Amino acid sequence: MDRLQTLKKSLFFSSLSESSLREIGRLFAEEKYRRDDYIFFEGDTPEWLHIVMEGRIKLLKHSDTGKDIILQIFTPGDMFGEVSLFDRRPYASSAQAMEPSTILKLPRKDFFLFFGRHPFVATEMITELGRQLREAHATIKSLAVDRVEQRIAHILLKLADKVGISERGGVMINLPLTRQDLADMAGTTVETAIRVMSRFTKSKFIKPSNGKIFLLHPQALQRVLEGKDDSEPAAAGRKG
Amino acid sequence: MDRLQTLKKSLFFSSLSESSLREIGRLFAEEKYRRDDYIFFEGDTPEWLHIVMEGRIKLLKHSDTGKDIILQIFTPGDMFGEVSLFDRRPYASSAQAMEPSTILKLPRKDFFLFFGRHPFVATEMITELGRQLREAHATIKSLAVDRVEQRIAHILLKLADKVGISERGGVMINLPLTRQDLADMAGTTVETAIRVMSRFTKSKFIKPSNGKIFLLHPQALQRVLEGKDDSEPAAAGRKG
DNA sequence: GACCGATTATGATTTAAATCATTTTTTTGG
DNA sequence: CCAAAAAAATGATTTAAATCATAATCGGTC
Repeated sequence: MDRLQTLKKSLFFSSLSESSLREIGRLFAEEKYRRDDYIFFEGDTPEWLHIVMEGRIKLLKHSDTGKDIILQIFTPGDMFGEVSLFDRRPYASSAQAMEPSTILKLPRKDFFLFFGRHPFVATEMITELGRQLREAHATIKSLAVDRVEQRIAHILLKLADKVGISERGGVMINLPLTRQDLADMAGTTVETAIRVMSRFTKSKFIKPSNGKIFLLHPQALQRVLEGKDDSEPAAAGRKG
Repeated sequence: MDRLQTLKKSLFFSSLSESSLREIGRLFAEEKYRRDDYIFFEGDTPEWLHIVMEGRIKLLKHSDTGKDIILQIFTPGDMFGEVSLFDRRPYASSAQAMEPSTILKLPRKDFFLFFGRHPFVATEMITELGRQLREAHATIKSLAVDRVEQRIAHILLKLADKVGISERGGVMINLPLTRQDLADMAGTTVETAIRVMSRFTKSKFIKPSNGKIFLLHPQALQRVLEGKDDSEPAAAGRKG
C-alpha cells in the first residue's frame, strides 16, 4: 500500500488528476505508530491533516471517571482531525492506534494552500462531514433509546458495513476489537459487553474467529436491533 | 425581524456583500408553521435549504417504541437540513416547530447556483458542520458516561450558552421547553426528568419562570456535571 | 514450556432509572 | 369562568445494567 493509492482511496482527493495527486502527495510526511500510541490527544493544538495509510485508528474521548468513549474508527483512506484545522480550536478528542499504523500527515499551511488551489474539494468535505454527522446522530439515538443488547447489535452491523469482509457463511469484521472497545462504543461496561457477546455466540449469531468477530447471521442481529429478539415477545406499534 | 437581518445573522451568508445578500434574499420563500407542525419528516426528499427566521425548531428522531430523541434546537439565523441537500439522501431526522415559527426556504437548485457563484462560503459550512459534529460527539459522550442528573445539567448549561439571556441573578433559557423535551434530549423518561428538575429547584440551582427555566446557579450545575455534587462525596482521580 | 499480563468469563449483589399508578397543578379553549 | 386537556409532581415497584469479586483462558515471551 503506497501513499498515492491511499490518497486515491480517500474521498477527499478522489477527484484530483494523477499529476495533482502526485504533487500533493509529495508534501505529506509519513509516520508510524505502535499499538495504543496516540496520534493526537484531547487539548492538543492541531497542526496536521491526517490520513490513515495503514492500520486502524480510533477517535475517543476520555472521561474523569476513567471511562472512555469511542466515537469513530478510521481505516486506510480515511481522513481525521480535519475539523479542528478549520475552527483552529484544540482537539476535542484523542486519536489512538488500535494496531501498528502508518499515518500520512500534511502540515496545516500546505493543506490550506492546496485548499485554496482546489476549492471544489470543499464539496467532498461537506459531504463527508455530513455523513459523519448523520452517523453521530444515529449513535445518539441508539444510546438514548436502545438497550445494551440492541446497541451492540447496532454497532456490529455498522462495523460489518464499514470494514466487513464477506465470506462463505457470513461477514468478518476486520478489526482488532476487544470487548472493552465494544463497551466503549456502546457506552456500557466490559462485563456487560462480554455477557451480550456470549449470548450472541450461544445463539449462533456470531462466532469468534482468531481474535476477530465473524457475523454468522446478520439478519438475526437486525432483528435484535428492531426489538424483535427471538426470545422476547413482539414490541408495540409505532407512534405517528 | 426581516429576512435580510436573518441572513446577516446566519454564519453561512455573513461574508456576503449587502447587494449579494439582497439578491439571494429575493429567492427565498417564506413559510409559517404552527406549534408542533413538521417542517420536514424523516424519509422526506430534501428540496429546500431552510433558515429559521422566527421561532424555535427542534431536529429529532422518532423510534419504534414511541420515544423521541431531540438532536438539536435551531433558533433564528440557524440553517438546517442542509446536509441532505449535499448527499441527496432522504432526511434522517424530522424538524418540528416548538412554537409558531417562520422559515426561509431556498430551492435546492437556487442554492447550488448560489454555491457555484460563491464557492468561498463552503468554508463557513465546513466550520459550521464541524461545530455540529463536535457538539454531537459531546452529546454521545454524555449519554455514554454520565448519569441522568449530569446529562440534564449538561443540557441546561449548553442551552444557556446558546439561547441564554443574562439577567440579574442568573440566566434565562429562552426556550419553550417541556420536561418531555428535556427527557427527549437527555435520553430519559418524563418522570425522571421531572424528578431531577425538582431536585435542582429545591437546591436553588434553577427556578421556573413563567414557563421557562431560569438558572440561578450555573456553577452549581457545572459541579453536578463534574460529579462534584454537593450532596455526594468527591469522585476518584482521572486516568492517564 | 512455564510464566505473566491481558482478556474473557461467570456469579452475586447493588443501584439508578424505568415502569406503573395516581394526584395535583397549569394551561388552553369554548 | 369553567371544563378539559396537558404538564408536572410524587409514590411504589420492577428491572436492566453497574458494580464487586473471582476464576478461567489466551497470547506472547524469556
